[in-house]
Amino acid sequence: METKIIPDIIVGRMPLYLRALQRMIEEGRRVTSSQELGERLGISAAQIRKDLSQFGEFGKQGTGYSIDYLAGQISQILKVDRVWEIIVVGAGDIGSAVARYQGFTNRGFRVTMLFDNDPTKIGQQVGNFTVLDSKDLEEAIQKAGIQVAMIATPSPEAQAVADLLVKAGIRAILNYAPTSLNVPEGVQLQYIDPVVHLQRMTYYL
Amino acid sequence: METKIIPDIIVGRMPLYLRALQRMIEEGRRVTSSQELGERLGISAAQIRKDLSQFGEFGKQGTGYSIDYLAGQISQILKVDRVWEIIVVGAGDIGSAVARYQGFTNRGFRVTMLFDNDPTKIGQQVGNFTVLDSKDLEEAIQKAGIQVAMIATPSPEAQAVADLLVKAGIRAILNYAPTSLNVPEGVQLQYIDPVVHLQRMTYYL
DNA sequence: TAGATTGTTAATCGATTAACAATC
DNA sequence: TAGATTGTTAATCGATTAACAATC
Repeated sequence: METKIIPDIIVGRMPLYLRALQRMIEEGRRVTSSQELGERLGISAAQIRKDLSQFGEFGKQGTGYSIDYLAGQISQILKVDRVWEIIVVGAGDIGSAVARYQGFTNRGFRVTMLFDNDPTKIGQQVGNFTVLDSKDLEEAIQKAGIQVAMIATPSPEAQAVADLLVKAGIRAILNYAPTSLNVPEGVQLQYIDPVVHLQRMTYYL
Repeated sequence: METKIIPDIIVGRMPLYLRALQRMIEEGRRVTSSQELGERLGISAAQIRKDLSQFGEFGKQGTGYSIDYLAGQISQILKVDRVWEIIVVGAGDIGSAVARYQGFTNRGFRVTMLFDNDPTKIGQQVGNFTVLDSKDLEEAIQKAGIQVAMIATPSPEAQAVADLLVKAGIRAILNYAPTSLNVPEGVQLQYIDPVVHLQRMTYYL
């Protein structure tokens, strides 16, 4: 029953707060302040307090935030207090690396299947995965009730794959293909294209 | 001699415009409009015109933009009308995938060296690269005059690697380790962390 | 010419920051 | 209590949108 609408730009910062807090937990820390978090992240303390206050009152005047507690609260807010199963489409270099990536553990995600449409790849072993045939994508998604997918195909195929994923019931797509996609309202879409980041930096060199 | 300061948020959209234009070139298109670009990218036409007008007048009333010409202009603006050599630090799954990635070609970048500090990896072949010893990082960067680097090490090592890179003269870092880094003023820093994108989406599920 | 689309201005909208009372 | 830090309000700042004259 989402009543208050939180600006997307704030939602987008919450994972950064969570990541910093989890780092602090690893370091054995117990409490932090908006100021310290801000320094680590390069964000103003006022903004962090304002962002967090959108979701509740998590701190104590005079002492700051319990790291464990705040991390737990943000995990709930972002719905990563559970494990989302992900499928990966495209078993090339990127798809294979993503499928093997250890960094999803404990952050709310687990890759469960890896697909490709290349007959020479289907059946091959990639880490713990046997590459599955893309033609079985829809059935597999529906059978397992998967909601999150990553696209790691060549650009020209990405839109068709996205269409298929949406049709199969996928509700969130992370696209590694360097191309813009169109998905229906209500389907979440995010992009990872290293060149976009690199070009943004070379402007300043 | 940069005189007018362009908001960073606008600089950040320019690579997206360039990517869409290069896609149109592949499709054999010759001209486009702010409206068409906007539809592809999910950005308003007014914003695209406003963004582009920060850098010059690239269009023609009544007809729109020559795709070739505009792509060329944006390439110059972003300084990707040349090829930047990149080094990759960390030859695990991500670093290896990034080093082999074909998508840098024609977009202004080329990976030239791949480093690791793990003796079992040093000397191994990864695609066209022989994994080099991280202890030679500084010398190699300076000798080749490299300015752009990617970090693909485990999180705990990332800050130390960043410090070393900066010391060696690197001016732009793309960090794949899921941790915030601190670099001196004037050194460009961007992040890629798939989990941040995924968590931003699960909020809405 | 008529239609289309730019570049730009002014208006609107939204995000960030500064400041401080509340309170641990 | 004194010091520290939150959550929140009001002020500032910046980004987006709407509208349109200019002009191809």
